[in-house]
Amino acid sequence: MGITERKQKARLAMRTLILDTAMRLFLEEGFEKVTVRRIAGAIEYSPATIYLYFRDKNDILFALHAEGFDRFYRLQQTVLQVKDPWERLRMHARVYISFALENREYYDLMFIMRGPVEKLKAARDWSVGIRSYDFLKENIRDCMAAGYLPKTEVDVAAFAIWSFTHGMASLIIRQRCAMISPDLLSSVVDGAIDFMTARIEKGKMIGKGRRK
Amino acid sequence: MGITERKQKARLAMRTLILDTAMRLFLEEGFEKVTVRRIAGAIEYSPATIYLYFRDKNDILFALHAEGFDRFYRLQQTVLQVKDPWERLRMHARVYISFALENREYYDLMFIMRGPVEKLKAARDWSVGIRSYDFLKENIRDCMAAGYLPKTEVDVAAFAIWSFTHGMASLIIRQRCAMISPDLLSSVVDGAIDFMTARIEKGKMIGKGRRK
DNA sequence: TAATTATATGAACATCGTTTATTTGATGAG
DNA sequence: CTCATCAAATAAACGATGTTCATATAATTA
Repeated sequence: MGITERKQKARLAMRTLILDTAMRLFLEEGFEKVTVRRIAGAIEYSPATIYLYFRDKNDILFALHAEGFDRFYRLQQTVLQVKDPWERLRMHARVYISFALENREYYDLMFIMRGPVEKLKAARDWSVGIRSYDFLKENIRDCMAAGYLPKTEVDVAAFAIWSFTHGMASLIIRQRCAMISPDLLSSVVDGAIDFMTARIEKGKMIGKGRRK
Repeated sequence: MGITERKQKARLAMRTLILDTAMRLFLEEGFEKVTVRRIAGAIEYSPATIYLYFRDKNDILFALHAEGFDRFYRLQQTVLQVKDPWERLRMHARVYISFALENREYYDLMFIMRGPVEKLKAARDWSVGIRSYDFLKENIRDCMAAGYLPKTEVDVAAFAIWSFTHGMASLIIRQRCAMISPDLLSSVVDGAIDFMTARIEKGKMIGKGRRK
């Protein structure tokens, strides 16, 4: 059936056109510019048309949310270049923070905003997120195997480490760091990562010369 | 001047009436019920009246924000009962999390929401928040003095620890913990606190019997 | 060519935060 | 006591928002 196939293609093209436009508004003009009417205006369609392709606005936000996780995952994979598990975990934290700070709108959408997530029940909708989380857990397992971390429950350690990095990112993005002077902020963040990783590392006082 | 004094009192009474009502809507019916019109309706005034007492909606949110910090600070002080600095710091983390999870709307307002904070520049508007932060720093200093933590920069350590607890709280409140089964969540949180504090503690492998 | 179906839209609805012109009610002066 | 003055309260409106629905247009099928 060539005809229904073409229609499906057109339908999908329209969906991605809407998404790309929404994304562009998001990145270029920031948060509040993403309104159904503005998206429609940018592609020169009526606002009502949007609703032929997305159930509601959160449906659009969720699609961007998924796209964000995809970008995040790809960036995250670059830490695989680092062979030593411990250094890789440290790199992991730094990459996480820099993604968050250089893609604030995305990060907000993915990890902070209420909208995209609230009408979503199925676990499979989280698959892109869980993939990244599993990657972190794998890294932690490697650290445990190599003796950098004690062999505790991986889920607990992963949640703890994730919470730490997410905490920094979200405090900065949502501007709760007034007590830290802006020009010191990035060095405090680096310092915090160093502090945490140095503190977390297993049995560093014993010193069998494990580190290079 | 008895007359202007009475007027000032009436004015303040109206302000607190509005705030209390906004607060009640917040706590009883959750987030989205706090609208200027609904607040006005609840106290049986016109919406326009609200604007005689608050510049805009964020002005109201900010007042609640401040009230939240006050509650938070008072709860936080209870950790002073714990004499040992290290145990006090651990208690600090647990108290932080339980405040966040038992007062989600408040916590959201204080540490996550964009609204209350965005039109606020003056440092003194943060004073209630900074007071709590200073309290944490004091605790960390005590831990360093007692040898539980290395003597690094207090600001860095405080930011790191705060980020960790805030990270957990905000991930849970904004529902980003789909990968952790809900009935395990609280034990994972406890586990994460244990993991972090156990890992963070200075020189625990040397064991000079410092701990009781 | 006529009937059917998918696509697009204009206009409307309800709601939001906010502003302005107007009315109400209390206070002070003559 | 009456009238002018001033602050408090409001009704009505403005410009937004997300969303829906009846209608019109274009494409496909019979």
